[in-house]
Amino acid sequence: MKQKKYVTIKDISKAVGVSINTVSRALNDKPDINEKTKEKILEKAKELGYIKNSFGSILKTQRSKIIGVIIPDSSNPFFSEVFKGIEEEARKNDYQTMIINTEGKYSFEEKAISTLIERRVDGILLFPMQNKYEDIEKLLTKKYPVVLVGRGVENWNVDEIYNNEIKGGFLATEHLIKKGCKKIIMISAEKFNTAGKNRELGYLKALEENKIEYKNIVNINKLHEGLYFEEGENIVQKIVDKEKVDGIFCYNDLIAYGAIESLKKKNINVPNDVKVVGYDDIRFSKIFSPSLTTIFVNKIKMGKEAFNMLKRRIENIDSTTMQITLDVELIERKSTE
Amino acid sequence: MKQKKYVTIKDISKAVGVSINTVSRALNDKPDINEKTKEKILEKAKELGYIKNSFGSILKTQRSKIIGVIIPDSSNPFFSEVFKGIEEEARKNDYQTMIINTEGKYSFEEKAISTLIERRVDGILLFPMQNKYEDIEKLLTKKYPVVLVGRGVENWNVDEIYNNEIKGGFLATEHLIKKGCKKIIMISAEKFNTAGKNRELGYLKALEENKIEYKNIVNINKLHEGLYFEEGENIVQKIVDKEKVDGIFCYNDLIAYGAIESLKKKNINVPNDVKVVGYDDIRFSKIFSPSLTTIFVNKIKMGKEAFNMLKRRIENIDSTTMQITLDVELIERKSTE
DNA sequence: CTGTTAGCGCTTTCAA
DNA sequence: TTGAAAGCGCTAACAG
Repeated sequence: MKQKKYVTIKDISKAVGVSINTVSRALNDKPDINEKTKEKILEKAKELGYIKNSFGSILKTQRSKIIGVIIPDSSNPFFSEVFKGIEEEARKNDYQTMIINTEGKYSFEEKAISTLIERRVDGILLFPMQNKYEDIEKLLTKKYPVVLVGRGVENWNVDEIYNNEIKGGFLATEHLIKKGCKKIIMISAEKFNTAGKNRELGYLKALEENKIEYKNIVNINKLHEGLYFEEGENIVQKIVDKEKVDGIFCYNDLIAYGAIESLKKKNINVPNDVKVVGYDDIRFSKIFSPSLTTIFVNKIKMGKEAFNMLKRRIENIDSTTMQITLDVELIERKSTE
Repeated sequence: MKQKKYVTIKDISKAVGVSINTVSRALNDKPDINEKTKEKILEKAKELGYIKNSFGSILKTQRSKIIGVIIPDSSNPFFSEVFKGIEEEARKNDYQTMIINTEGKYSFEEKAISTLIERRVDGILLFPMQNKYEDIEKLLTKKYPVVLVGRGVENWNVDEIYNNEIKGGFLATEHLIKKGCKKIIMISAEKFNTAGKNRELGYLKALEENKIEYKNIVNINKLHEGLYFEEGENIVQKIVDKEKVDGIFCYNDLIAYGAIESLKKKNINVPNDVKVVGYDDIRFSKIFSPSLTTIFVNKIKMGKEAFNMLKRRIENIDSTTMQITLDVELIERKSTE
């Protein structure tokens, strides 16, 4: 026995003895229909176990009610929480999500876009790579609904949502200064990453306002997603011997974990000898030991807002673009006590 | 200006001056076609910026090349890693995934299934809830391709993939015994969870083989996904004062973190006073402090295998069902040193 | 090697 | 209030 064939509206129409579009009207709750026939149809539909084939209607209506999500690494806790927000809000709005991991590779991002267009998703939420973005440019010239999440592209007329990175960088650095740090280094993202760049600006601003001369930004250079921890560990291992730093501000919490791990191995005490601040406030930072001072970013909200921006764009492709900046907050914990 | 309309094979056929199915043949790399015309068509397609509309072909071929993934909480590190394995393997095989979170609620699981069928996914990977499973039963009687992941249903004729839970429970408990523990409690999953039940069997078996009388299994009773940590904390807080335990085996790493947190608050030293073992070996367990002894489960592999099982089932709905058991391994770390 | 035709399941005119 | 018919974009069977 093979998988049972699906019941179609045609089957229902035959069974009830009406035309297929009467069935369609009943099923879609349209006004122009007799209550009695409608009831009969609905009943029969249930009896036969009818489940609508969305592809039929998609083909006709040209709306798939699917959005694509292109993300570097869905197992990274930051992304996975943002995604959760996206999925939750999408589900509420009867959209489904199709997620594709890029592993941080541009070629995967490019491929993901064309795959999703082939699937005729109504729009795309993209966490861009940023070392290249011709693919995004192409999307925009075709007027494809797209929202960039997390990292912006300068001077583009596109919907974007990100956190107040400058403020985040500033808060983190200022906090370290207040705690008495004099030599603060920052372990930032890859050079091309605008989120990283803005956090750097915040870092520099805080130093300047507090008249601290020493500044030192080290950019990570990871080859793959999922190696933040290792990068943090490596960089700190190399740098701490040369420079007698007393504060470290990290691009994200995972890097901070690595940094702290490295300090532990060298028997440098956190927070007594060196204080460390992370960024993102992922779930584990409060149970990390020492618990990590970090910049709180509302990841669930970010996901939800991102979805809603995309929905708005889908519904009106010509509405003016908007850039949403979410507020951030300093969370003080033991790593800077 | 509205979003540009998509180019169709009809447009290409007009532009080149051939019939639409010649175009189709060229695009699909079919044999019966002249090389030259094919070239011309491909060229024109590129020039016009043609991107196939998969819905057209899906409607025709009745194969969506989409699989559904129903998961309790995609932001839980265990699930998010398994999902990563799924997505990776799916992508390799030109499948896309549609993920739906159930938040551990049966009604959401039910809804997810019907949503996915409406989307005519070719099959479903389901991480079942298990307090109820009429929904799954229905899927099976309809011969819908489905693979249960992580948790089994007893005595059903269905594809399943899970870890060797009995062995895991045994290894964890045996390890604690070897380390000198005499009073070992187990914090297990909800009562209906078969994975939990099997880990309990392993726990009991190890106790018995080592002639240890004391046994104590506490089942968690969490209301929502994402509260494992808090549950672990609560349970240990309540129990440790009454019972002088010296070993704790937890259903998963998150519970173990909570347990350890609770012990820390009571100034009970891990591992000196109480030794703790987790389960799953999520990413953070090696950087947790103290680093967590746990049962390693190959999550990426689990995801990949799960996908391949489903693919096999999709391609041959009548092949005999299989149950795959993945091996597990004890990872010794500081929490039991 | 290529074109004609039918049809996947649905929605949407338009007419009755 | 209902039905007939067309068509969304694609593939496949068949004929030429």
